[in-house]
Amino acid sequence: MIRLLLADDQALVRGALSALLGLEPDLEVVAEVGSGDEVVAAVLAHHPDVALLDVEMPGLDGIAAAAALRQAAPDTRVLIVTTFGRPGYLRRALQAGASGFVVKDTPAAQLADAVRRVHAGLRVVDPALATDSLVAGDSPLTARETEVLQAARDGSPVAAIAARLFLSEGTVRNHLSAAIGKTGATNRAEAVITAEGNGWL
Amino acid sequence: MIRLLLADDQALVRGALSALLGLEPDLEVVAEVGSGDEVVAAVLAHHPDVALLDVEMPGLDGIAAAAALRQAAPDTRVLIVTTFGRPGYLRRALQAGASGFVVKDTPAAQLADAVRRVHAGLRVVDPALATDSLVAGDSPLTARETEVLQAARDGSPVAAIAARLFLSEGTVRNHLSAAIGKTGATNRAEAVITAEGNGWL
DNA sequence: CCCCGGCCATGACAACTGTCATGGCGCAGT
DNA sequence: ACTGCGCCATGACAGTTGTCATGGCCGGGG
Repeated sequence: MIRLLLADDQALVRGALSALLGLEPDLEVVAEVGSGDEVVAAVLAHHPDVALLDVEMPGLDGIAAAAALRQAAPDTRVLIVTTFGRPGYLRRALQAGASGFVVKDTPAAQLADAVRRVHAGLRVVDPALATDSLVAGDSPLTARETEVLQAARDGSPVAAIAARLFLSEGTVRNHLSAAIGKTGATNRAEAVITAEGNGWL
Repeated sequence: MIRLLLADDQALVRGALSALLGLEPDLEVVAEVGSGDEVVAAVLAHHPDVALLDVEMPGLDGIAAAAALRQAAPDTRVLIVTTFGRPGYLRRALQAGASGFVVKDTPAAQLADAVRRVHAGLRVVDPALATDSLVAGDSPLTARETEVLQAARDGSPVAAIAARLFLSEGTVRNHLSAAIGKTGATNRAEAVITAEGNGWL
């Protein structure tokens, strides 16, 4: 019997995945949580063999939760299940100690298998996504550039970003300019979009 | 036996929902499709009683598919199941003839009930979302303004938008300015974000 | 009929944005 | 010690954006 924990902020999806996996005779969902913050506590309480974590969650995201689990419960293996197959997500997930990475448009029949493989100590990675991750490469953005781009996501003008980050407006413009150049964009908005698409934010 | 059709582009979610609903003794999933374009054909082929449609799908979105179903198979009731509880989505879904509207963070246990209610001819609408929809009101944007804002989503400069829409740059700026004013934004990017959040695009 | 509102356009102005050159500070690697 | 690089800052310039006034064209409602 493989014991599972599910973490996904969408209750309906969480419940549905639970139903799906519950159909398998050798799988058993022992805990469900709706935010990344609850993951560690739930794992310590229920000792699942495998934790299925969504990336997009309130509080700690799935990748951060995976990293926290590596510390708190190294025996629990992590399978990331996410909507977006962004190259940067995969890379960061693996660095955080995840054993598998599955996108939500893989066929439902394959999920149970992925869980079993992860439980058996194997790595599970969508091959198409892995190659994407290779070609896209690691984020070229420095820490500050990333931070400034994040602050620019909501369309704030330079002045607001500068105030929020306690920087001068000129510095913000420089970082943005660098980010625009590195992302191949011509534009702040474009830079945000491509950085997000690559999982760099 | 209530016969169901599921439409969701994420195969894993689709399969999981199928498993969840399949647990109910009085429900039966008779068809699953992964895009809005396939909905009408699948409904005509399998005659489900209720169609569960996701809004975000390639091809026809769930709302457009609901409208198409009203024409092609008026006996099949539509329950929209979506990630985003955007006021405009709800309004447009109801106008398109949907009988119910459920957000993906409602508890899994309630979905089957929602299906039964819809099948019984009742309307199912999240009350919190309904009030949101009332306060947010209908889109204040004119057709052109909407179109221009859509074209601005990817961060294109005015010149590119003008070229794509065969308008003069000045006109595009005027429409954008109007949209910015109506959305309460100070900014093109902000205007895009709030318009999207309200389901106006 | 006349007026209002949506739509298109032009032109002008102020504000914001993106780029570049330049310089200082600190930290790592050679 | 020197070099390279990230980070912060300033100032200047050209290009883009947002606003406003103005005007023409059309269709619907009073």
